[in-house]
Amino acid sequence: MPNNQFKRGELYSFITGMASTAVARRLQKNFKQAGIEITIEQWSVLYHLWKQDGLSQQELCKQSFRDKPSITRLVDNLEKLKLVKRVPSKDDRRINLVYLTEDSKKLQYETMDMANQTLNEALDGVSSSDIEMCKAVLQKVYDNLK
Amino acid sequence: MPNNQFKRGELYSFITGMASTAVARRLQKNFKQAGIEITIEQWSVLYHLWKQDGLSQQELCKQSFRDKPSITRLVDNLEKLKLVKRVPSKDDRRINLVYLTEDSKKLQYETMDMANQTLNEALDGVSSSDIEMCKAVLQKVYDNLK
DNA sequence: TTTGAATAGTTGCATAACTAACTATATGCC
DNA sequence: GGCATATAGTTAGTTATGCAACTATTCAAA
Repeated sequence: MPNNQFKRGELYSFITGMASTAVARRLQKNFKQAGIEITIEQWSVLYHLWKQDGLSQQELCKQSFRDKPSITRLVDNLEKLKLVKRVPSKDDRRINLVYLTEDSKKLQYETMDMANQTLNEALDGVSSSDIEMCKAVLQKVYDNLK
Repeated sequence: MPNNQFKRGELYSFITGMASTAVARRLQKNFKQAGIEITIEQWSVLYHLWKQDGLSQQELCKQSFRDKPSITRLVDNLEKLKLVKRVPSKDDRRINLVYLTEDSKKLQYETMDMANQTLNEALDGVSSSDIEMCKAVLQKVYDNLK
């Protein structure tokens, strides 16, 4: 039995990612209390656009670890909310470039503050070296299954 | 700035739990390849029943970190698949006790093997002390937000 | 003993996920 | 040029999640 064998009783919470789910739920709740009517999933798409505006849907798939239909619908819903705009690429007509609107640019600082605050709350009492180690393990897990 | 402040570029993957999502997806794929037609979420409910049969829906909520409507519907679907059976409690008529069927008892060893194998694959190259530390961090995060 | 609060579970509505199958455009080889 | 293949994105169907509102049963205090 390899020394990294998981004990059965610990399987479930690892698989469901209860911790990250809890963070996402809390952040969602904080958004709602502040009157910000977007979902965490929509926010996570905006997050990548704040880093770099005008990404293609395909690039959003990669960066947000989602498949194409998921991004199609998230962008659909963000477009309905007038938070992004699809612009067909001139170089390649298959490609939609997704751009922020003025409304969504305004959302950035308020929601990023809230997200940082929520994460700090979540990580209260956890040392930064433990956080680093934890992130490294999660990345390794992700890479192992790629 | 507290020493456990998250850097912005790392927010997203933590919040979405990409690692645990990847494990769940892989296990789902393995089930499918083996001709086992249940979802990971359904499996996770069975998992708790294998540990202790005859739990109430409320107890399933707590153990699987889900809310009541989610458990109601998972049990609905498991019942359609004839993998569990609701039995009203004699002591308290509000309570449904959820019992495994012969079919789902048979699923246990095959799927647990698959789950352990998938986790070992996911954790390849990660030391057991790192796994312990990682689990401790995730538990702490969960508790911080409770 | 009755009334009000708490608990167990269900239902409806909106959003999101995965798979598979589809359209449209681009690329590359003959 | 023309056809096969790859790539970008959409659509359809099923399942799952979160929230809010609901019913039914139990419990506890006036």
